[in-house]
Amino acid sequence: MTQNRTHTCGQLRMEQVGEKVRLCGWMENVREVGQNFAFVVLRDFYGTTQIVVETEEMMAAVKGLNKESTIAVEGVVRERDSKNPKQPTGDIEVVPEKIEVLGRCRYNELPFQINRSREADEAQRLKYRYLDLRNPEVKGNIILRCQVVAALRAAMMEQGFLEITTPILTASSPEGARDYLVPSRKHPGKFYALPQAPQQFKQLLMASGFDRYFQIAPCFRDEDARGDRSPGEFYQLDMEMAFADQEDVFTVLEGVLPPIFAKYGTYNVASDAPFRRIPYLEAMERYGSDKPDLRIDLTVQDATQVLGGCGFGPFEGNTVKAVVVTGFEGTRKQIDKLCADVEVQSGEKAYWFRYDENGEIVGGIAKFVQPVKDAVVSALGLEKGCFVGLTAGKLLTAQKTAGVLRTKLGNFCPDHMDKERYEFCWIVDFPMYEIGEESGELEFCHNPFSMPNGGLEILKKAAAGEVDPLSITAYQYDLVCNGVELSSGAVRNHDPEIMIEAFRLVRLGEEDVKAKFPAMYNAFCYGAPPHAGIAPGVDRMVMLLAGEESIREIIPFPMNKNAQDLMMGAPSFVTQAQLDELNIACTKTEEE
RNA sequence: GGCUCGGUAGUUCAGUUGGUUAGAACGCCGGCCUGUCACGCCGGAGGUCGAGGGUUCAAGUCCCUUCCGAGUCGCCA
Repeated sequence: MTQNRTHTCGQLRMEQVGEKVRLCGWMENVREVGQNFAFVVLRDFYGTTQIVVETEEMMAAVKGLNKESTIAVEGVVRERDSKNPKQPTGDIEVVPEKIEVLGRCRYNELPFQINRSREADEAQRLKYRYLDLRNPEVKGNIILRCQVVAALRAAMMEQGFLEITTPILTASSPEGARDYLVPSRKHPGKFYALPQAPQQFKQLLMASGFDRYFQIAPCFRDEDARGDRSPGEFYQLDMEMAFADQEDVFTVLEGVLPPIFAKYGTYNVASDAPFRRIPYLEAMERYGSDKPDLRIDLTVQDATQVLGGCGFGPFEGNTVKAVVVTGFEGTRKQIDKLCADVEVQSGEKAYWFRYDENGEIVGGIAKFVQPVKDAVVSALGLEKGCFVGLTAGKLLTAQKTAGVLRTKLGNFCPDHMDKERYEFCWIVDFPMYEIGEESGELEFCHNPFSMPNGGLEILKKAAAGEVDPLSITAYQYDLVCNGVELSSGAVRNHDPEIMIEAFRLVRLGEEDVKAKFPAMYNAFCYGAPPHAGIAPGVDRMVMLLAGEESIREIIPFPMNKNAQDLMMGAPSFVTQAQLDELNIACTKTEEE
């Protein structure tokens, strides 16, 4: 018995008419249109081909079979009487002489219809992911992912980067997210951790003299999921380069990403290099976000001076931010919906008024704005017929809420957002330190590996009280595309002396640095090159390119929001014997 | 962990002020149909209304508790 195919289901054209062929695939549909007369749609990875059943014998072979069974069909290619221009194989059909069942589908009702699986309940889709993936649309995203990963690899190699794999079982790291721990059988009480990122390994590779490293790197973090953040595990295009600074890293990605986005994206327009550079503080002030969607032409203005004291309660003593939209044509109902959406997403209220065609302040909080009308019109540069959205709170709250409002307004007004493109920007000059919300003390803002702008000197001044540590920025940057944070990176701190000084400001000493990052600290003591890198999220890039709202659509076997694999049943209880061998005492067991 | 929305047939959903036997579409089963391609037509089966408790003459509908899912905030490079 052979399953060998002569052709795939997407292959046959008029040129093959008259040839004897053998096709294999899934029986997607059977359209019976008469006595012993039916059309069978045969589907494989490559496409579908119509099989026309015309004899009692062939009809008998088909009728007892459930859809989605796999079969092999041997027959002759024939030109169709009525062609279907919508299908690549629509000019031909195969007249079967033999139909062989390869894998019977035992169920006549599936958890969902294959070609409509995207409409089905997501938990069902995840549980039966192997059926969901039969849907060509669903499969298409996985194919796209392969193509994008291959293109990224090729482009990085082209730029002289070497792909080097780093350990999956490694040591727990004290910084950042929660680790996934793996018990060690040979060392009772000790644990490996899955890497949150290959951060330290790639910096060690720099110290070893590998000039340009990259890796499509699996990363593991035990944190809660989001629509654009898969729980547990994800992939990064991790890269690092020696004797390089911020601009060198920018140049590499500005060369690598736009062609791939333009080629594989839903939209075929991507920003040209160089991408805009926006300092963090400016991004927060103008866009109310450190990941602004630059497809939207609206900006956030400050209205504290002119409206802070207008008598409207929520503005009293607060920062007030405004987003002015010219040519606004929303209805009252749409405005209310918009404000409600802002509140859901930000947890803060948005307010509004309009400066109408007659030059009157109307709607929303107009009553409070009316008395200071002239000042408001001039301060915000209002034109007749515009809408003004407002937010209030402490500076950061007002900014962030205004950022959400800006995005909602942009998405609402086609005039203010050109959706069909990819707009990249770099957010630069992130603060090195911040006051921790819980501790109330100075902490690292992002990670402790970044080089401070000003180096050793600025840190020493801060330690001496001559400079506010909060004013120190780091060579730390984010890559943002269409409002999605794709990546963050930094020029690393490769100098042990500067490292110690940077840690000293957050009340940690030399011994702490050595204890927390022993390998890296020691390696840097043997002569390390200045180096910089970045790690764009592969999943998020593919998500943007596919135009999907959910990260799960571009992952072959995704977990649900609660980090469960519904198909495999992970996580799961294990046997007592396994636990014993690992010296793990578990208080919860399957019985409970 | 907080907040918002949701859970009704295999699937996606509707279900009015609490009121007769809980509906539709798709799917499934049976019949008809020789050019369909989301085939069409006729008929049929299929329901613990997430679970538990309560109010009521009467609950899918109202109240309480709880489980599950999605989004969002916290968290997260």
